[in-house]
Amino acid sequence: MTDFLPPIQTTARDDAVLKALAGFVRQEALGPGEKLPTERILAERLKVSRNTVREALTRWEGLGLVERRQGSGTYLKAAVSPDMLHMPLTLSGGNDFAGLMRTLEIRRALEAEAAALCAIRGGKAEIAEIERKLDIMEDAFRTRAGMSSEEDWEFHQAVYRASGNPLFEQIISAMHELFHRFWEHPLGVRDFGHASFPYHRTIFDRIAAHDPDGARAEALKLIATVEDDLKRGAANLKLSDRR
Amino acid sequence: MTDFLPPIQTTARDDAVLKALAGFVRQEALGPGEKLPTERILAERLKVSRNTVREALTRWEGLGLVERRQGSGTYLKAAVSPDMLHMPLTLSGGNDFAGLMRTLEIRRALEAEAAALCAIRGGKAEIAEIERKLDIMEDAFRTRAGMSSEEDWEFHQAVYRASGNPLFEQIISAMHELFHRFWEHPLGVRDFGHASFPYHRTIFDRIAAHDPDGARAEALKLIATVEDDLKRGAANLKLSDRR
DNA sequence: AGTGGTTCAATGGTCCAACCAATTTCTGCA
DNA sequence: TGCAGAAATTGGTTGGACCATTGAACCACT
Repeated sequence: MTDFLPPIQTTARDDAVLKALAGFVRQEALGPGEKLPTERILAERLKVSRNTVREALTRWEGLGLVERRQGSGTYLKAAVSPDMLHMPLTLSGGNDFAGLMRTLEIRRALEAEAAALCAIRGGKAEIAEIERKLDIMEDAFRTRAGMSSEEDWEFHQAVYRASGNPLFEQIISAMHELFHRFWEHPLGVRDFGHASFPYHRTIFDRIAAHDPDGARAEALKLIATVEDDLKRGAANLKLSDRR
Repeated sequence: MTDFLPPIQTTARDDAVLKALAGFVRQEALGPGEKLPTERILAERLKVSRNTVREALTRWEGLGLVERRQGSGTYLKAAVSPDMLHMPLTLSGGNDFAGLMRTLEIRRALEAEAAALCAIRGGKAEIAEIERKLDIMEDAFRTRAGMSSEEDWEFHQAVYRASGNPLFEQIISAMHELFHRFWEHPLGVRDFGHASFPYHRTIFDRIAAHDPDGARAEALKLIATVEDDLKRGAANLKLSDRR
């Protein structure tokens, strides 16, 4: 039975508002950080109520596309285009060990693939940029005795960018934020990330040699060390805090 | 219905509303498909305006946690718990060929990892479920001469579920939607997906044998055939439609 | 019993007109 | 000129109203 009858669509005010707004952003070539019209103006221009405008903007805010600052205005936080795919991921119980391990499984898959693609497609400029970040990171690691998480992250981002596929950076960035929320609840492992340090250079070497399989293997080793650190942290946590 | 729902305190109203609602859902042990209190009741119990309740629910709706049906009510679409983490991803630009190829690169990484994890962790029940979906799909393929995309998709979903990590299903589902948007613009390849057919059973065989590396390898072969189909479709498209 | 139409209450969707709170901008005094 | 305070701007919240859709109850007719 293939009687295909899609549901009819009668009203979709706020969706229409978002569509119009996306068109406006495109028209005015607005980029991240720029301010978009006030709610009152939008309501008047689009001939809808300010409430409707608010519902639409609330959706964009929930998607992280926009930031509202009371008394100031509403600002773009990311590039928006009329053809966007929204992918709201929900991780239940994300504050626990199992949740972190699940994100790490995703990251393992993506990190390895990104490194391999990078080895295949990385041009001279991209590889030079990665090496620059690597040098910065190694320097920070030495001078600050291991606390180089920010520089570490920048190195990885450079790899994702050089993969030629922006989706890698987008997805892994979201997971990175997740990790940071966890760090606020610091788990007793003081030297977290130490073990992963040497693999950054080995990954870079394989990328620079345009060796996809080697890059993938080194990336997997790096993730494995992070998993070990996480397991150690979980063991510590079990003995102390329970919130 | 016990009158749980204590009044709200101050500042960050809608966030507080969501927190209270999440607590309420847990208290009442509500699951997907169940109806939650009407906006007017929530507004009264939480001592906030109905508009504030609406903004909060709009956020949940945008995250796919809840579905609102005018004239009927608001219903849960997924399990919610007070400690949830959300990672809204917006992937820009996916309507063109290059965009599709980018999503396929992500899918290649995830599909392979999911198959491998499934081979490691899949229990008897999960594997039996996968086999059931596989039989249905093969049957549909034979009787309908290749048009088995729906059953095909259900097979893959069963694999993601058996991986023990719900993130695989969430991420790849979003990409699957993207593909469907593209199929609406059908590209001239009539036998799209034919080439991938045999690999479904080989993937299953490796999973059932608890052979992670074999499962990963077969999954990669499957994705490779899809990439080929897509390239052929792009070549066709270049000669005809340009939208 | 069942079919179709009508009524009616419940519910989400939209609108309006205020007011509050945070921020920015302007103004006038020292 | 410098800066503190007033005024305007802007998002956040409120309360009340009405519209559109839904679903259940009811009713008439076959």
